[in-house]
Amino acid sequence: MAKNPAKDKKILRKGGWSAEEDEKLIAYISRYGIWNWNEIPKHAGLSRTGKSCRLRWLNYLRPGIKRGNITREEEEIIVKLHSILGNRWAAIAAKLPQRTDNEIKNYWKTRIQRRNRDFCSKIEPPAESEDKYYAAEVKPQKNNVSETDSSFPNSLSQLPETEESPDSTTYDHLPSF
DNA sequence: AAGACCATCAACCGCATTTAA
DNA sequence: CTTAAATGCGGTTGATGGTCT
Repeated sequence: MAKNPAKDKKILRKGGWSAEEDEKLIAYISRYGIWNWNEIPKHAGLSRTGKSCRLRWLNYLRPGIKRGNITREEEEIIVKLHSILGNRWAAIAAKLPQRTDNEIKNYWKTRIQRRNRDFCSKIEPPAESEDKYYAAEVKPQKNNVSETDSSFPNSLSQLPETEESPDSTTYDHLPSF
């Protein structure tokens, strides 16, 4: 033990992020970019793991991110991609550049999966009925948005062709890294 | 009105993969 | 080539707010 551990090792914070922490992380990344997640919190004055900072940035602070109010069109895309890709949330998120894998995963688990399960437990579904059920479904939520929207994409061919470039357009204000 | 229950979402954890030394 | 560190991913948990009884 060459070093004084109490001095060397700050207590790392866990749990929810404060506005002040958010500001620090945004300010640091805006100025210096992302170069090493493990080092960033030290230099940014944050008592967080690099992992925690990365997650916060990717899922919440990243510019151009859109949270909440997943549209029916987006939901349609998620359902279709999930049927193709399975639980590969990052791959699904790559097709919806403004959405994070975490959000899509949460959305799937809490809304879509539950709905499918409820449906299956109530009614014996005819083999191909899930799509019909899905299409006919109207979310029983208060903040229903555009329920009458009938402009679903009919196929994956209408998805944006953004295989691997989710955010390249949103970092304009940052240094290149 | 109040407590129980449920749904949602942010964040953590562990493991796998990739990269650098 | 090997090993360790860094990063990425998916599953899971815990806090919170809303709804139900």
